[in-house]
Amino acid sequence: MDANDALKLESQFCFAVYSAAHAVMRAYRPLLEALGLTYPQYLVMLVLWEADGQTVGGIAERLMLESSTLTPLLKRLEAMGFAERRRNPENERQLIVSLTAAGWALQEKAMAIPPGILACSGRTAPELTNLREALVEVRDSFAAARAESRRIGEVGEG
Amino acid sequence: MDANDALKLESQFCFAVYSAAHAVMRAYRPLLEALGLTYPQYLVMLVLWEADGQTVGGIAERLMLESSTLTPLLKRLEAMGFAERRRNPENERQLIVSLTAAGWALQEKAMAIPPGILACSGRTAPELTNLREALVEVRDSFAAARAESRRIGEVGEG
DNA sequence: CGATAATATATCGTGTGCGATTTAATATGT
DNA sequence: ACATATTAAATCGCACACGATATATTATCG
Repeated sequence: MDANDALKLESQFCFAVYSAAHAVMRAYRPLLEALGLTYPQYLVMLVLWEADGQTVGGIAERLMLESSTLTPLLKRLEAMGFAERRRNPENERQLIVSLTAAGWALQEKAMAIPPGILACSGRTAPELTNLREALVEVRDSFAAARAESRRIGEVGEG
Repeated sequence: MDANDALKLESQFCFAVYSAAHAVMRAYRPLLEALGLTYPQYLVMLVLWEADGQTVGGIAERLMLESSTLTPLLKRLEAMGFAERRRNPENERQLIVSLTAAGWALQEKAMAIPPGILACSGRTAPELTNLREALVEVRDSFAAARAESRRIGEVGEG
């Protein structure tokens, strides 16, 4: 990579990730319309279908999102009747998010989504698996670099 | 991939892309603070540094974004003094976006960003190039599938 | 030439996302 | 026990991001 080309859009790994994320979310939109969910809402449902009754912090860690993102999103899921939010009696700081019957019923419909997405990708499942594993490694490097720089105190409250 | 596992978060390619995009943007934030730009604003600057004086539509196509996203963003770049917006005299429907002297001056500072990002990635440049190329191919498959389904008229104004 | 279609951008409403801060509850240290 | 620190969510302000629609301009067709 020539230093002169480093600022070229097409040479940038990060733009590839950024634009791929948008392309993927646009592919989900028509499929998720049948469930009445947005993509981030669908991700929360995936997390809850795997393990119901998690705290906001647990969901946030799993999805790598902040409470400031999840709080309004979870309120919408509750308003739609797919989830319930109640304080943990053991620890009143925590909020336990649980699926309703309607939330569980949605899982059936969601079964149709992964095959639809696979079709849009134009790739085989093993190809996507390989790419996913490589991507997760780089993602975790970025996350670790950020955590380290925050630990050192380059940013933050000090 | 077992059908039972298709709805598992960790098995999903799309969540890897989604979460990687967030991790990447979080890595840019401290670096871009020195320039006073957000990541999407930085992308627009990259496009204009490569070719100044593009239309909104041209920038949108390059970044795969909608005019409804770019219009307010470009107004902010103009308000910050990095870009100018003027109608094309040849075609008054079009808006030409041009860099100011301050916008060009920013390119110098931006030179420090790609090396900083490379360091956060924990990968070599060739490794990122390989991953980028694979990712762009999948992204374009998703985009093509969407364009095709819209052409057929599965969605849209019909 | 004039009605109609197509094009380019802007506007509006909704839903993420995040950093910074606030509020409330629990843990810790003396 | 009680002041202090830590933790967990929520709130606030700002900036994307998109679909749907509106507006203005240009192109097209009869």
